Amino acid sequence: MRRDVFQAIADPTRRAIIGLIALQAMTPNAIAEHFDTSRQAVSKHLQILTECQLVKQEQQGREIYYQLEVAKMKEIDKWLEQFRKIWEDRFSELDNVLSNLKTNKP
Amino acid sequence: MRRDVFQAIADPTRRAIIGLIALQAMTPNAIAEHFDTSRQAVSKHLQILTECQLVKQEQQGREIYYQLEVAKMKEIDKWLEQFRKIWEDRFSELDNVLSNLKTNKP
DNA sequence: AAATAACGCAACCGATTAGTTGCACGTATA
DNA sequence: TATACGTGCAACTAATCGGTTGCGTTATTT
Repeated sequence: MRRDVFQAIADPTRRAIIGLIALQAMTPNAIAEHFDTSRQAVSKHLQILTECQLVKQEQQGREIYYQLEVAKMKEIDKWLEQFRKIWEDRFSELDNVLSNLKTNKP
Repeated sequence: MRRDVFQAIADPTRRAIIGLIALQAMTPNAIAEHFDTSRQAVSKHLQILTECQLVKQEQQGREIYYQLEVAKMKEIDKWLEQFRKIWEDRFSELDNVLSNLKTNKP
């Protein structure tokens, strides 16, 4: 199965997990407590997130801590880049229109 | 069906369509020519993109031009915001480490 | 007016998804 | 050493996805 970052963040539960572990690493059990779903389901989500390297594991005894690989999130940011230019252009156009209206005032 | 922006951009074909119509509006037929898939399939993608307001239509005779609603893309950007803070912090931390190494050089 | 073009919509289909339950395996604890 | 805990993995299931084909509608062309 080919996984990419965009498919990974498509699921709302997965986005919630990402938000949870963004600041501090957590175990699957701890994560599952935040949702009304089984630990196994969370485990599956973590597996998918791992497959596209959005998450890294760190074993600590019998517990496994999962942490967000923040750098990987930049991939989404990178894709957005092209559109950011466009929407900034749109707004600067608007700015121009507005300032023209201003300066052309009698 | 509840659609959200994240599910919309999960599909690679859909991302390609978004990229195509970002700069200029296009008809379903014109879009379909860029992919090896049927017009109807493209039409379905456009429907999904419309459902979550990532795209707007403009009828012109018997043709319908689809254009990207760039502003809606900001929703993704907005979600990324929280993580952008984190990854910038990570990098400024790294910067600190590096500059400390520098200044502590004999 | 008849033929053609551009399109949306519905029905169908195989593949994938997110979830469940049940188990096996290593690690801590008594 | 026996028991409980934390976890991953496999099998199963209902729902959804992305695609196709066929058809109806509206607008242009001849």
